[in-house]
Amino acid sequence: MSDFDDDDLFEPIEPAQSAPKVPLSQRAMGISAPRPAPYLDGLNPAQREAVEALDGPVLMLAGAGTGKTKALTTRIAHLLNTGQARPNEILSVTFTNKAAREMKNRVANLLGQTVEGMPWMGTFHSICVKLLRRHAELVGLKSNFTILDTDDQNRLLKQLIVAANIDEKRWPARLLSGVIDNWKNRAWTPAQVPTGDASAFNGQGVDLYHQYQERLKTLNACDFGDLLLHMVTIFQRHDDILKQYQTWFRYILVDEYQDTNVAQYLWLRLLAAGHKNICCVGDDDQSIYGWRGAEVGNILRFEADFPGAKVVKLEQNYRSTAHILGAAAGVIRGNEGRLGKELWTDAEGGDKVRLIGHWDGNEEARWVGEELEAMQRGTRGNAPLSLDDMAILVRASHQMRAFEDRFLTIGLPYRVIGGPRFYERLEIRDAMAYFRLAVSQDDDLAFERIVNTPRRGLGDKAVQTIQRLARQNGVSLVEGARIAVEQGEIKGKGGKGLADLVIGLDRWHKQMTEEADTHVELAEMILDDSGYTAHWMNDKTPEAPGRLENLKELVKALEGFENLQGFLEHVSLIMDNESENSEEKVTIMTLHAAKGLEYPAVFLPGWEDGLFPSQRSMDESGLKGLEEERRLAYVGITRAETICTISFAANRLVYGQWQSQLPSRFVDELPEEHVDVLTPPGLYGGGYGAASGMSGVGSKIEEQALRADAYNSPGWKRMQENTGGKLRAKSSPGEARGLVIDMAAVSSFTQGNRVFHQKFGYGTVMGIEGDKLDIEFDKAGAKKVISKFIILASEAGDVPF
DNA sequence: AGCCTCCTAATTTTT
DNA sequence: TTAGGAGGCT
Repeated sequence: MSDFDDDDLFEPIEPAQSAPKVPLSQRAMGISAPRPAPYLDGLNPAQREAVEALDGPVLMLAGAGTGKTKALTTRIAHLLNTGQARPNEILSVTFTNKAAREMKNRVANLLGQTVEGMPWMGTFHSICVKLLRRHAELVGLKSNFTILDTDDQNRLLKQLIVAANIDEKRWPARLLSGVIDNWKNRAWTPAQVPTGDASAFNGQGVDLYHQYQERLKTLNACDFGDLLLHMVTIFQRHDDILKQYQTWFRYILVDEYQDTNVAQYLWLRLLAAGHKNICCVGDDDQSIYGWRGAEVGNILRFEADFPGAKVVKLEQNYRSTAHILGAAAGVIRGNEGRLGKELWTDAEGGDKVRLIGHWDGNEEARWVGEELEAMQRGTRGNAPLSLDDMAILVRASHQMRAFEDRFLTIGLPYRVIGGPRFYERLEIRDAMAYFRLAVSQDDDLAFERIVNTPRRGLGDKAVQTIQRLARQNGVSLVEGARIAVEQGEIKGKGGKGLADLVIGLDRWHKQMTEEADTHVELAEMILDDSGYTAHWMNDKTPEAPGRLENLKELVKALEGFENLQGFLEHVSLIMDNESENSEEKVTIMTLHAAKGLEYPAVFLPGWEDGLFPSQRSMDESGLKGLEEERRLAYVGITRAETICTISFAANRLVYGQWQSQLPSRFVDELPEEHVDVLTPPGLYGGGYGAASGMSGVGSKIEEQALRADAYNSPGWKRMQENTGGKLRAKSSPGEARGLVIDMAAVSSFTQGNRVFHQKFGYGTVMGIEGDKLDIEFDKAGAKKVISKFIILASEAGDVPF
């Protein structure tokens, strides 16, 4: 059993030092101690209204960049400072850990002290875990249940699908997990799935859902959706428990309310039903997660749910220029059923949103690269910007590639946000499975995962034997394995390997309970003794060193926790991996990932119908889908502080086919008075033609400026450095750009050459295609790089083979 | 167990 | 086009 004796979380804790000591009688009369509230001074009237309306339902409609977090955190500070609530009586929910962390920090700043005593500030999921551990038995779980990640979930579902004799090719597990997730998002238990939905997944969806939930119970596990669903179920069935929490959570605050799904909505509504002290903050115009169950309806319906609710609109924007706001407003105006907000700003001046069409996606990437460098130098009419201040926001991650390729070519540092999370990586999951088994030998999923990782000669047959023995004896797989070893059921190499594994598992478990070593040492030992570390050290693929690195990081992360259990409990919910790198970099990410962020300069490429708005979204969800796409456009534009650049291409490579594209309908929704149409520099004789419907007249001055800039750009300089200055003499500013490319052909390489690249380090030339080289880099793996950015390793001091 | 070939699908993603 | 998974073959 793990440590969840947090009953103290509900004990009245000593109010913060600065909190008032007002006798209850006076409090009941509405008298509170007059106390300074300097934090209120920095608020605008709307924010202040939202902050001071402490009691009763409040809907804070906070547009992008209107100081939402400030209002929310100040409200919490105010609740504490006025003595309306103790820190542990405030339930404040966010979606991400990042948001929760930021909120904690900011409240602490406002109050001038750390907020240790705010145990109920966190994500929906983390709060639900805490609650569910206290009441697990009510839904057939033990309080030390494990939380499955998507991978475990899919493996489990796959077993069920195979067992049900369903063709898993036509009906893959991932599809089923999507269906079940959707049901859980709607707070439907298997019994509650309406008949209309029951036909899902070849007519066997509900049945499999049933089986899945049963299986989870046996495994003493639940998935992410269950955390919410179980709590809603418990609240609905056990009035006494609900009452208890309704009393304890005297004030409820919700961030990003437009992103809540039905389960979260019900959860909140149940908890708020008594006192109705609920403050929801959100922006219907930024609802972009409908596809994963978010219901914009929740925010649109707030006033109906909570009659007499106070609605406060935060519309003064502190982030963007008037033109950017105007452009965003023009686009979002196309949506119906909005609560209606219009952002405004005090700020004067500012550039219009820049719009440009390109010949194709590569040209677009090339142009963006040059713009980034120009802005870095400050030759776009602005003070020089750091690369950290610039971001490229794309609709779909495959768009990133063109930019990455281009930036690698010109040596422009970039970072990609998104991609696989740290704890989703193969090696991290494997390591975690070992840790899970050390904690509990009942964890069958963990056992299945690592039984033959590293290879122990245990194939499908061996695993089936173990499973059979476990089932026959009604025990866990680890026990089944033990029996298999004792009875000598598995012969040869596999038998030996399994015996070692079982012995190891026992030893680790014993050592963990005896706490002879620290948990960090134990973890290291587990990874070494199991042969897992060796497994990657022997692996010669280019990824192996990185994986070992990650394992080290994992062990390091352990240091921050009391013990292995504590770590495992948290890691399933937390652990965003932001390995901070000090180097200046442009950020590339999806529009979804950009929500909540802001950058002085933002690029929004790929505004083409079908890509953005996404065809699929429109096909699947029709007008609803299109409106969500439009909100995405709105989110994108409002990320920009001073420079917002929208672009599209006339041709794009889609699944290896060149397709001609039409500009996004959102382009035409941009109000003309807020847009500056740029003409692409004619360097490639490109330029966007009649198809765009745009006037195509551009400024000659701009064009010339671009040309001249190209030779002062950091990329150009870097390139010269990379080529050891060889090209410097021949290429001077003002010469035709084509020459640069010709120059590249001058450098010659042969297969097998040891070479050096500024970003990728040392490598070996594997092949040559025109001016591009196939290089197997020692650290970075295989890449295609234009030869002019490569120098022979001997010149750089590396010892050739 | 490991390698090879064929097939299919291809947005967005937190917890 | 390409990546990843499944199934088959050695």
